[in-house]
Amino acid sequence: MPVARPESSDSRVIAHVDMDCFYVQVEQRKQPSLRGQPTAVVQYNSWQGGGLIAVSYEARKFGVKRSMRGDEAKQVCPEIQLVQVPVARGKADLNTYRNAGSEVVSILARKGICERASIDEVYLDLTEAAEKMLKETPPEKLETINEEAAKSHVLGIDKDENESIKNWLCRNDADYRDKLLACGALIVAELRLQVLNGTEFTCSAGIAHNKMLAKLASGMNKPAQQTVVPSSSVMKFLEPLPIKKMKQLGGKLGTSLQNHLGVNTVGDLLHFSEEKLQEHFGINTGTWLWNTARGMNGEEVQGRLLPMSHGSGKTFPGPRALRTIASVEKWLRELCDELNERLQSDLEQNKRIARTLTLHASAYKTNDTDSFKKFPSKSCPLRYGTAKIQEDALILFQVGLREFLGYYNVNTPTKQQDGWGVTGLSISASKIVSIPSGTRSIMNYFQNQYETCSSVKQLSQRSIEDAKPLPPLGSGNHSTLHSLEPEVDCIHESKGSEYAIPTLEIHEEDGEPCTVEGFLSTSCHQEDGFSEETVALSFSGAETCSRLEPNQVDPMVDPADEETTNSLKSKEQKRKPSKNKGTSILGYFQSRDSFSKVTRGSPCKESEASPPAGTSMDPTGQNDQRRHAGSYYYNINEIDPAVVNELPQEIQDEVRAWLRPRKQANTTKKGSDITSYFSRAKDA
DNA sequence: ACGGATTAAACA
DNA sequence: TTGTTTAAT
Repeated sequence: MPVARPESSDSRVIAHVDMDCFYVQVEQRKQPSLRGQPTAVVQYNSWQGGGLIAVSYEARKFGVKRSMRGDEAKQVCPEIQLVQVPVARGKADLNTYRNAGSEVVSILARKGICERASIDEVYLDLTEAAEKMLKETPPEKLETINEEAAKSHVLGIDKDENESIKNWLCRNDADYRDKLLACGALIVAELRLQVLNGTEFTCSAGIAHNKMLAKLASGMNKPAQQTVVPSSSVMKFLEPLPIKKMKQLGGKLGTSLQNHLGVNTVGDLLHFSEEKLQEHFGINTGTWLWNTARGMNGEEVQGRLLPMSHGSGKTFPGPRALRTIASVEKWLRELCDELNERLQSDLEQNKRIARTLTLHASAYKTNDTDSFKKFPSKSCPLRYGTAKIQEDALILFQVGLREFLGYYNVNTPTKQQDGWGVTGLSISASKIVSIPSGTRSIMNYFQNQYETCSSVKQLSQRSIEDAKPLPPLGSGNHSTLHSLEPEVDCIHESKGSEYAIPTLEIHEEDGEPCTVEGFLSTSCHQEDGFSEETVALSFSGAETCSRLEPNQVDPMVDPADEETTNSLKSKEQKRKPSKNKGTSILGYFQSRDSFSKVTRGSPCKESEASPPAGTSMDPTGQNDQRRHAGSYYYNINEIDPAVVNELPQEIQDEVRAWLRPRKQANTTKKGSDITSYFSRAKDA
């Protein structure tokens, strides 16, 4: 898996920032009385007190560990405060943590290149900022050093020695690379303070010349501290380290290193030649291992502030396994509903759309020989709108199920459980692309809607042909059956051919409910006439959608109506911490406690409705996913202006800007982007 | 077949 | 490309 990258003889300044017991901190911010107490976040209180997923440092002193059950935790630490993960749609809902993570990212992204590595971790490439600082305001001429930076740990430097850290940071005769790291340390200290001020969260960080070392360092002194790894101390630092602690070696690869080569520490690994390692682990992994042992790692910090996929899943362990299609369908609906909500906000906030829908499941088979088969994952193009996602997800499941059970299951309609049970379900949306230029993406977007409808069907169609129809799998006759009907092919075979924008018509069904942008339904007229299919897009308002949906599944077992997706973003617009006094983390808390309640200063709109982390328009740091789009051409004159009104609001704006005569181009960045897109598309 | 829910990335 | 596998938090 690990792949060696050509590494630049490294003078980069890389930081890894890791939030301290993040979920706990999120809960403590929400409920400040928990601060300073042994606390853990737990999900699913039902069985043995639920499973811990985050543990405060106070609780760790008692030996409480992640992956303990709530009950165990109580035993070793009776005082422990257990906070439950929010539940929505019958499952854990991690959105509050995701959003909190975005708050952090949006602060950290202010300096350098920022990569959101997980919900609570970030990599930063601060090389440029460090170089600049070194040139303009080198630490050696600073008279005061950031207090927090002065508290850094520097590997190889004795912390107890007087002023030694300060001295190291400001050393005049230091190695150039060390000076850069020193600047990095100052910058990171500053950023960590900004994070604290902006979010009330503490974090720890590692500063080094590459990602691997930075990551190792960030974990060395927690919580709320930072650690620098000068090049000169890398070897001594790495040598005694158990390989299993290294990223990527925590699993099977690390184990096989131990078992086959007797390698237990990084130092042990040094004794093997690159060739030898390549023999054992392949060319790429071999080289990667060889480099890793020497503290070398060329991986770059990806400029990516937003996740590349969204998923929603749930496990149904043991006795809770799902044994009927009806129950699978019910849960699938919940999962799809959540996924839809997240796709929705990604569209609104970041102007991104996902193009692939994937279903994963795990299941067992009873009374069958090969009961250890894996449930295959299936995917298809993603169509927006809850109902469509639900419909497609169910089809994907059914396709997977019949493959799982083995075809030729011309099964006698014993429609109940024939010895299978589903122990896990998850759906995810991937291949997310941003909508930079309205136009082209919109075309893709609509096109997607057609392609999809036939292509999912093709998938299930194929499996039907291959495998003689299953009896109406599960519950009765609805969507599924419909979707299996022969359908007209609406795909324009298009590679490079000329395109006209599909006509959009509105079904002005009675007034749209609140947030709904309008329900718009697209009809696609094939030139040959015969095929016409209507595709409905809904950008919000799941309920509306289901009502209007032409071939909508009518809720069969539908108990799922209990909870109207209120989901009104509970904006408990929490206080924004006062501008703090102390220049250190400790100082922050000290000053903070004294007047914590008083200063409910200006509402910070940041967390309100504003885009979280990687704010849409500026994908500066982001991987440029823009130019991937296939080649479609279209004529601006064919766009009926009236149609624009029916597009989702955020797309409307872009289209308008795009449609407008380009006289005053280049006013805004956005405008120029779009126009340039247009002209490019036009000449093409 | 209890460490759940997510994410990412490399490989076949 | 899709689907599978590994790994991490």
